[in-house]
Amino acid sequence: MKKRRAYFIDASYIVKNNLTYISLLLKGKDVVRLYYQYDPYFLVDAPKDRKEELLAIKATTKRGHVVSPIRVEEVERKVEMKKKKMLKVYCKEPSDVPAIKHQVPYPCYEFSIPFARRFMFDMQLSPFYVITYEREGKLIKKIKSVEEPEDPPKLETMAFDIETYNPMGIPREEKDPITMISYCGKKRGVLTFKKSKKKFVETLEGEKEIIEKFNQIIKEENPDVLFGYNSANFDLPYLVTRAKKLKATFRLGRFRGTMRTLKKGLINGYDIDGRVHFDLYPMMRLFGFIGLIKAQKFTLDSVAEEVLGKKKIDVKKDQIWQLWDEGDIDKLCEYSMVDAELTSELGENFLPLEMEMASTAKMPLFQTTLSTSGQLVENLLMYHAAERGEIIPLRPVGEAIYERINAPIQGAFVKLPEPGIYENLAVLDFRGLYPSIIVSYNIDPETLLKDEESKQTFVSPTGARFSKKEIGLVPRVLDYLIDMRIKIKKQLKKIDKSSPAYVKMNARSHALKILSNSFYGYLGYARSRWYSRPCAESVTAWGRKHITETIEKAEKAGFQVLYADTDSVFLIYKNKKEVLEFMDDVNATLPEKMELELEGFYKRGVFVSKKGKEGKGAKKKYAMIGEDDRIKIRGFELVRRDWSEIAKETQLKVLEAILKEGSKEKAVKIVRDTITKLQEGKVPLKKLAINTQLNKDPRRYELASPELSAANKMLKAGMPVEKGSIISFVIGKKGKTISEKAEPLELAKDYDTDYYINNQILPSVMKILKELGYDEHSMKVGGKQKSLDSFFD
DNA sequence: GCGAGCAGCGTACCT
DNA sequence: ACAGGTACGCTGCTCGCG
Repeated sequence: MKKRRAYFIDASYIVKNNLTYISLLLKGKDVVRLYYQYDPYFLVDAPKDRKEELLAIKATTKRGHVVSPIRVEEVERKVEMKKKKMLKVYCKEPSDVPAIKHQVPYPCYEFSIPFARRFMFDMQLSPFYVITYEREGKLIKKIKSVEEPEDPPKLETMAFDIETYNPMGIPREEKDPITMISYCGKKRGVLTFKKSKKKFVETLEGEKEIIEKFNQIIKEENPDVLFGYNSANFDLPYLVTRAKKLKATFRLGRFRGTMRTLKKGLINGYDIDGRVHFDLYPMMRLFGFIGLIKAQKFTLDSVAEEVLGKKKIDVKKDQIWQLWDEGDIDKLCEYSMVDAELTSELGENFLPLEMEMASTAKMPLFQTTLSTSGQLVENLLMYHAAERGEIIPLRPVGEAIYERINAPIQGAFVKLPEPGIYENLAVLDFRGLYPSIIVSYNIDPETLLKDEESKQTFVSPTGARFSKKEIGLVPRVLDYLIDMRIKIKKQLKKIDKSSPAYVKMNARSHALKILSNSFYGYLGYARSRWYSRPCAESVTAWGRKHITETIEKAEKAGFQVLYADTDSVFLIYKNKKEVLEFMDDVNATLPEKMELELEGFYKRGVFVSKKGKEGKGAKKKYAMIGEDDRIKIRGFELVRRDWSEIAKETQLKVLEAILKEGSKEKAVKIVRDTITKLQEGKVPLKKLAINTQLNKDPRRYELASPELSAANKMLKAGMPVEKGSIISFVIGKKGKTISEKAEPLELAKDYDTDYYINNQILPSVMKILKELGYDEHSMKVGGKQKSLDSFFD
């Protein structure tokens, strides 16, 4: 039989003729789907003389079938670092596993691992690895080897987007047709059924024809990856419904044509057989959540602007159907084309990172695009637990989760800064503090000593003891990730920044960083399989110990320590050499894997008072200017999306005037000019919009708030608002309370000048100007109405 | 009845 | 639906005053 080689892309399973097959998506010269017979199983903690009893179990599955195990074997696994014999119970189908497990009167393990993932763990198979196999027809007879390739496969991509006719605001699947489909891959174009002069437009007979043509283009171009933006929730279901109604052929899948929705945690996915459907939207939300990207909103427009620096063509939602009716088809086509192009560019931008995330976390690409960082860490730990022959811990259920949530773990130390303007600052920080602590002190639920005596231990500041004898799973995996990243960063320095190799390696380094930084959170995550309160507490306790000791040492060495947060210290220095010497001194006392690094020297920095607490510094809020004149700003209103652009812009200009030029006169003039503009009504509403996310269903709030009031006005006007929506609102003239005055940006007609002066501009700039000697008192002259005139008198 | 003061809710940030 | 620490706007209540 001929040996063949191909890249592994994804795995799922099917049941046929009473047997379970792993279905592998492989990319060699062609892309193929092949099958490999593999039986599902779970583990039972029972002695081997229970085999017959287990084999005799009869269980009823969800679909009403009566099923039994097909065989039981004795296997060895490690529990708490000790070997243990267990029984491995094989079943005919993955869906038999939960049913049979339910009838087993002994402790069970590994019964809720997705079966395709189970197979990958057992084979130590990772996405984009090269798999060598022998096949007969579509059946893999034998898997010869599984190896990491030099380079990942080149994946062909295509992005798409649809436009719909929407005279009622939100398009109605049953009534409103798809007017355009745009695509952008090797070829790009727009399919529609009205005439356009644009060269990239193809005009067809009608809606049915454009859907079928799109289907045909996918077949011909045959992309591996299909990018969309919110395509799992909107474009694909819409296309499917319209196709059904029009009896159009629409089967984007590669082999069986199938497409299906799936839910992974809270995220909706849309699976396309044989391809990787990559919806950028949920990924952008996740990246926003972990702070990887910053965007005012998570619309394609806003994210494209933030990430690519490019904007969509300016067409409002309610203009789309008008352009279509009025016949400005060229503009609409252009708009649609740009949507697909931006989606494509965004996709190409994030695909290397996502591929590296997938291969680092050992999770298929499609699943990775729908995973939280916690799920990635969990997957990686399960993969390595399987490698080490360790039992995968159970997932917590029911009350246990809430007990964990209700007992939070003490976190980091933050030093109270003295407000003021400072010169010559040095910032030092611990590189990957928590990961390096976990590795240095071998922090793992299994190395944590319960009662037994041992001299070879690390004792945490909480009193918890961790064995030095064997390296635990968590520190072992983490150490591997950190080491790998160090090696890659060394190589990166040698490569040309514009080369494809650089992009790939940089993505890998980034993926390793994201994953390493998620381990501590995962240890303290209530739904984690590896949750350990003593471990998580020890990590933060060691963190606090190291940072407070560093502060004390710095003070002893004669530095003024201005501020510290978690893993960083801000020193005021007289000469740089002393800073570097101090750093070396600290490093000499640290464990090998820990390191204090120089983050940078800063010429000048501003720390402000906490609101209403004169003299008490605000934590997590500062601005500094580096020696390269780059300004670093943290925590100020100007980095928050729930402040208006006009206030943020003014605050930035004030900070620049102070940090760059040291000119308070200029700062004051900036504020004066802005206020004049506001009073003259010259500021466009867009600059006055405040963005706030609704983290609950709009009906579930008990208290009134401006964003909720604006959201309700949107609902009334037929605009979509749901849990997670980011509301843009302007404070208008109509109404008494601020909530009543809040109008959705789309509907706003005017603005409340006093609100923007007193509640947006003045508070955001005053806290900075105060550090320059302008005090609250001089502002309040003239009673409660703070006016700038009195302030500048 | 009214304004000041404050707790609590809610959001978004920092590391 | 990875963690905790923190700032702060707004609402809606209580309380003192008259």
